[in-house]
Amino acid sequence: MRIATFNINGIKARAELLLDWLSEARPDVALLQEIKSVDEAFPRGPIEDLGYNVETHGQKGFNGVAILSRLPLEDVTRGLPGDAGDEQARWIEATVVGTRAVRLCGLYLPNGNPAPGPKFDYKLAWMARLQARASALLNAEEPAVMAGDYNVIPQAQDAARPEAWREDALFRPETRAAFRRILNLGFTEAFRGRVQGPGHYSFWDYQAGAYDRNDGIRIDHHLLSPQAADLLTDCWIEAEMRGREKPSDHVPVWIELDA
DNA sequence: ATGTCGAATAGGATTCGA
Repeated sequence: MRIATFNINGIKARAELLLDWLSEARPDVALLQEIKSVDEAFPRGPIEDLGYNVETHGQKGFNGVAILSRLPLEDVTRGLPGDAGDEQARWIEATVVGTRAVRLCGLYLPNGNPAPGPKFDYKLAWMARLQARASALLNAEEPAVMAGDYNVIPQAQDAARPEAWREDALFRPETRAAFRRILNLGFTEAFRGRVQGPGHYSFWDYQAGAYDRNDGIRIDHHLLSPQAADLLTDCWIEAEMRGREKPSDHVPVWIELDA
């Protein structure tokens, strides 16, 4: 089972790119972030025509997540537990059954800038709720994948110019500590389970020719429960997608599970 | 702040968020 996470930065602006990519790359599951669309406006028809089941959790203008799957999706839930008053669409879950059942969680973690400030407080509070959900998933002792745009640069080696991000909400010590608290529960960050060393990025800013200079950061991740980590056979970043016409500022990051 | 982009509002340029 090949699962890709992809922040598409607007489904209206990126529908053609998404359809081309689905046709060519044929992920079994695609977890999308920043669809920036209400559910009713999501182009589910053309995606279904390519053989995908579609589940969305959108809102007007910003945020929004979706799961596309060639296999049926079961037990779909929307919204990260822990704050009934949180109206931002950043979390969706579903179970997909291949040779094994896998619980899939698609997430768009808050950016948190400027930091410090209320947006950074929201980011850290959201990460605390994520930790609680992660802990509950561990207790189930089943394969679970939490994948998406984490807006977290885990280590200095995950940025081309780490010093430029030192004060940023994506790299501040509080952010990285909150990320490690989730890993320390027993989750495996799939890419670092497979690839070592610097120079691997999943996001390049549109400004200042960041992609041409390879001035990137690695912020799109798959976190695996122990039972999912047992099934991990590969993980890679589809960096070439950043060089296409009218690209997203993020690229797909893939895992392959023996499931 | 920026060698930028997408969406909303409004019916073009401005604002927000990233």
